[in-house]
Order: sequence, then structure tokens, then C-alpha cells
Amino acid sequence: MTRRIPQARDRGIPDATVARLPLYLRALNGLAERGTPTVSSEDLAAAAGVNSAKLRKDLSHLGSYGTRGVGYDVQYLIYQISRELGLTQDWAVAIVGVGNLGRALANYGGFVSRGFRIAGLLDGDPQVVGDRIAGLTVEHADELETVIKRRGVSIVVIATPASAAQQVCDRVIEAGVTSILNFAPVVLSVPDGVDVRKVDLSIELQILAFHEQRKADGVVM
Amino acid sequence: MTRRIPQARDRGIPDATVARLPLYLRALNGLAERGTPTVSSEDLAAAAGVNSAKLRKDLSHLGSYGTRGVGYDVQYLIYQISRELGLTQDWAVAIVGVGNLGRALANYGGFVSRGFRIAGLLDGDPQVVGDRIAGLTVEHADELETVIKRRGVSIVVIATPASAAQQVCDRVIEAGVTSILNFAPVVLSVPDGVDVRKVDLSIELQILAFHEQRKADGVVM
DNA sequence: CTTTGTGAAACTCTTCACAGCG
DNA sequence: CGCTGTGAAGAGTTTCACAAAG
Repeated sequence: MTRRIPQARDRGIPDATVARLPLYLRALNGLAERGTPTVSSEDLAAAAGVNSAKLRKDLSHLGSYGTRGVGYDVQYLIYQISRELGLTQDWAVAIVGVGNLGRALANYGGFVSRGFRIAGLLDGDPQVVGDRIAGLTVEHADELETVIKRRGVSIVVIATPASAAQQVCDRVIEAGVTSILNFAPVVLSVPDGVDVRKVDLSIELQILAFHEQRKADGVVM
Repeated sequence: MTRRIPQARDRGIPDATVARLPLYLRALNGLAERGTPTVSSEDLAAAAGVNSAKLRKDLSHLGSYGTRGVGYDVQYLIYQISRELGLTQDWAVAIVGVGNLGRALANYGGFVSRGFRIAGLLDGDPQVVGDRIAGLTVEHADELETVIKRRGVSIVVIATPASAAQQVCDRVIEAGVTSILNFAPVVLSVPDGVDVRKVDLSIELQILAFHEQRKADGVVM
């Protein structure tokens, strides 16, 4: 799936670990806000909702940042995880498709706060073009390539209807983008070397329905 | 994490398989719309974006629904997967928090089409209460317990700000709900027997940033 | 001859349990 | 003495490769 680059500085962090680092970061930021200076693996694991052995193993992939008998320095660990995730640099993100979901994303504080800067909002509907959202003016989708190139966009969020998603995808890849977050309920086909992550709102509900049905069938309730 | 109920009719479908069934269902519905009568594991796997051996193993957990030398009957497989996921029954869903995200969810066709019926939209902000969205009137969050009980809500979607999420969660569990889909960026603490699935919009971006950074560092580009 | 269904092998991820550091 | 970091064991998942079915 993801291209592995066997490289000197690639310490080969497992995908499962990478997926949890943002969780740890969020928990650590909560602790930092409350002024906590250090935290044990036990407490941090509880705050992030994982098992403490898993947390220690995850962190061990980044380096030896804890102190035995004490725990982890909150600020230092925030820095190390941020650096590992690439959040110490500034990523320009464009959101294509400014319906309710696109608006929700544009207004979502979690993006801007962590290394991401929304550099463009685009939509194909002339009715929407010109609207001001989260301090930006919505531009026409025709401008996609221009916006990507002029503003150094490296990550594109696709929040269009399913029917437009593949076409938008092809265009942004052609413009040089290799990281895409897709909210449209379609499987995007992309060449090697392009990363696509997808979020499908209805899939999660379907998984819940499966478990809910099992609860109703089972004896243990 | 998820409670296992070792039960006669629990054929113990692996979690990884359950998570992919909605994907297959979506691909199958696409084929059905185009009138395709049967499909091979190879073709269906390609449409769903997975490896064909994995697809066959996944489907084998549900039963022997294919025909060797031919493939799978599209309509029949749609029915079997729907039944397994519990989508042949009607699930009443309430959405708490009617900001942009809540509105996006309420208007999202994918929910209504597949066994889910939005039975309530609730918000704590009096400014929003009374708005009509997707054919429903937004009710005050004070009505939460009443709505859940009167309308038989079994799944609740939390789309509130982080600060309100745990409180809403506690209340819906108290009212008898055991399946929660959480969009707020907090780890909800819940008793045993309650299923929580979470979608964090910013975590996916952070994972992309990690890979994007690796591409920039690596030699292979 | 095509395509499913599946043991077995390979791989990944999680958890245990404790040596060893501070 | 408390807590990290980690080998080793265990659980879960993916992929291979092929026998058996149609």
C-alpha cells in the first residue's frame, strides 16, 4: 500500500504506530495545557485510550525519550512526536468541494492548530464560488492547478460528491500532489507513489450496526 | 476492545473482515446499478481496492456464496452481506451537535440509503434549535433522553465540540444506548459493553503528513 | 478450463513479563 | 524502588498456492 523507502534515516516505524502518534500528541497537549511536566506510560496510555505496553513500544520506535523511574517529559515528547509526524513544518492544504463537509473541515480548529494551513477552498458550483469561509474566499475548481502550484499545496482534501472525486484526483496528481485525503465514497485509482487515505462516514455506522445486531442476538447483554 | 460474545450463532467474523464488508457492499451496489449479474472475486476485489485472496477469505467467513468457475451472484451477495451487517433492519440514529459536521452527516445520502434512519437532530444552542435540516427539526439537547426512548434510537452520533462530548456520551449511555459514533476529538470513557467508534478528521491528515515528509527525505521520489 | 474456498506459510501487531537503568 | 525499554510469546491478518467444484 504505502511505498516503503529503505533509507538510512528510515527507522521503519510500523504503520500501526504512526496511526497512534496523533492520539498521543492530543493527549500530551491536554496534559501540557494543565501544566503537567512529566507523565508515566501508564497515565499517558490511559489518556490516549491504549494499553501501556503498546504505548512504550510505540515510543521506543522514535527513540529513547523516557527516564526510568520517572516517565516522559511532556514538552519534549510533544516536540519529538511532532517532528516525527512532520508537524514542525507548515503544510499547505487545499480543500476541494465546499458543501457542508468541506465547510466543517475548513472551520475545524484541529487542522490549523497542528502544522496545517488551509491554502485554498475550491468548488465547481458558481453559486458557492466567492463565499467567504474561515477567512478564505472560495475559488472556482478551474483554478485547481494554479492554486496548487502557486501556493505550494502538498496535501489535497477531496470533499466533493462521489461523481466528481476521481476527476479531481487525476487533476491534482497531474499537478504534482502525492497525498490525498478522500471523503468521497469511491475507491480512487492512483499511480504508485501517491498516498490516499479515506474516511467514509457511512462505513463506521455499518460496523456499529454489525456489533449492535450481535448484541441483540447474543445471550450476554 | 469490542466485546466478544462466544455464542452459537457467532461464527466469529474477524474485525478486519467486518471493516471491509461495507466496502464490498458499496462496490456491489455499483455493479448492481449497471445491471451486472455476476462478478468474479478478481473483479470485485479490484472494484473495492483489495487483493482477491483477501476478498475470498472474507466472504468465506459468511458462507459459501460463490460458484466455482463463475463467480458471485451480485444481488444474492448484496443480500447476504446486508443481512450480516444488520442492514436489513432499520436503525434509528440520533445526531447530537448540529454544526457544519452534523449538517453534513444529516444530509449525507449514504446513511439513509442503507438501513439507517435519522430519528433526531439535537443541539444545545437555542439559535440552532428549530432549524429544519434534511426534513427534520432540530430539537434542544435537553430532549435527548426523551428522543432516544420514544423513537427507539439505538445508535448516537456525537458531532459536538470536544468539551461537550463526554457529557453527551454519559447521558446517552444512561438512556440505554450502546453504540456511539464519535467525531469529537476526545477519548470517550465508557463502561464495558458499549461500542464506540471514532472518526478524527485531523488524525488522517497527520498520517498523510508523516508519509509526505518521508517522501521528501527519501531518495526514491 | 475457470474460479472458488482454504490449509499452510509469512507477516504484522499486541501483550506479557522482566532485566536493567536512573 | 519505580518505570522504561525490549526480547519473546501470542494473537490476528494477509498472502500464497492449489485441490476441488462447476
